[in-house]
Amino acid sequence: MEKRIERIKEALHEARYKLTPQREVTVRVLLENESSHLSAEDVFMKVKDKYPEIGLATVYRTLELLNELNVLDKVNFGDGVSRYDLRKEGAQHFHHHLICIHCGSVEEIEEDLLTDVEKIVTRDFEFDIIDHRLTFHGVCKLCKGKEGNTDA
Amino acid sequence: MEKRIERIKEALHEARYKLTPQREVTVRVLLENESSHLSAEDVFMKVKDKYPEIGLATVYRTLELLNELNVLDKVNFGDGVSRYDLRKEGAQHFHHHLICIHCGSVEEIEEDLLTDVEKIVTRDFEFDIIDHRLTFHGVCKLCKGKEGNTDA
DNA sequence: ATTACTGCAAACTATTTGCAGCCTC
DNA sequence: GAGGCTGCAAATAGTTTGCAGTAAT
Repeated sequence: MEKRIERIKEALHEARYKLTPQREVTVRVLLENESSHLSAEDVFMKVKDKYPEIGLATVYRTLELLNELNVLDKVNFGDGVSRYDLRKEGAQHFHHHLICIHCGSVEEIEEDLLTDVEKIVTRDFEFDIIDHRLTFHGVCKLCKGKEGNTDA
Repeated sequence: MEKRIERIKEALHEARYKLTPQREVTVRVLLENESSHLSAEDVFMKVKDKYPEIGLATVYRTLELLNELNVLDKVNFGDGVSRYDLRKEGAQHFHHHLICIHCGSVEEIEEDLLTDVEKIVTRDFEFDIIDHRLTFHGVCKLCKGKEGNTDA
């Protein structure tokens, strides 16, 4: 945990930014809720518990900053809200998501499944891939069990 | 063109909705601008040329309706705007997109590249896939040529 | 007449921005 | 004391909703 904060601090310094108390608290909340896909409002409320004076705008500004530094990714699952997802250490690619249309759960897939697909895209479309976003919509393991029936 | 309007009309009727003049004009605009990834505002302006009395809310309502009927998909490319993309006839899956970070162009890929990936996800995560969204971010063919240099 | 549908305006939500004050060097 | 950073409040942007009127059966 502390090690990751240090790394993020370095990333900020490299870009001439400071790790202010507000930013540190925000980063801690993100680390403590990794893979929760928090919205800005979610982050704001959790940050407020630890640092009540903070303003929502500061949280937005911090999230935007961390996004620019590639510390986190801004994701959009279709509801009108942006969610923020820390990049794993050393991850070059955005991880994938499985979204359950019944319970709304979001599962993460760390493995890079797209190596072959990217080769095809690079070759056939002459497109240099920098990053990707892959989301599957469907029914998760738990909901499949609960529902029993295969389909409506 | 007329054939596709007929099909959409049928889809509406099956769900007990009518193809009103406003809805028809909206659908025509979508058909004429297929693969343009129009926003609601874009659609609204183009519809207004043909049907000046229409209101923005009607366009939104029509787009939402067509989305529910799976006639079109609502896409989000990261800017705060929803864009609307007609499904190709008989397409079971959402098509993929290549977004150029230089010129902002969006290229579509119709081929389903994910068959193998989906098999893995279904097996390893016990997740029943209904649909997917795949977007690549990178540099398109044209911009690669223009820039000349391989990287910054 | 009933019911779906429309246009307008107001409401709402998420996010951004302007600005005065604050902190740190 | 200069500049980055913050908190607040106001502004903006995209989208949704309430409602009275319209259209079609």
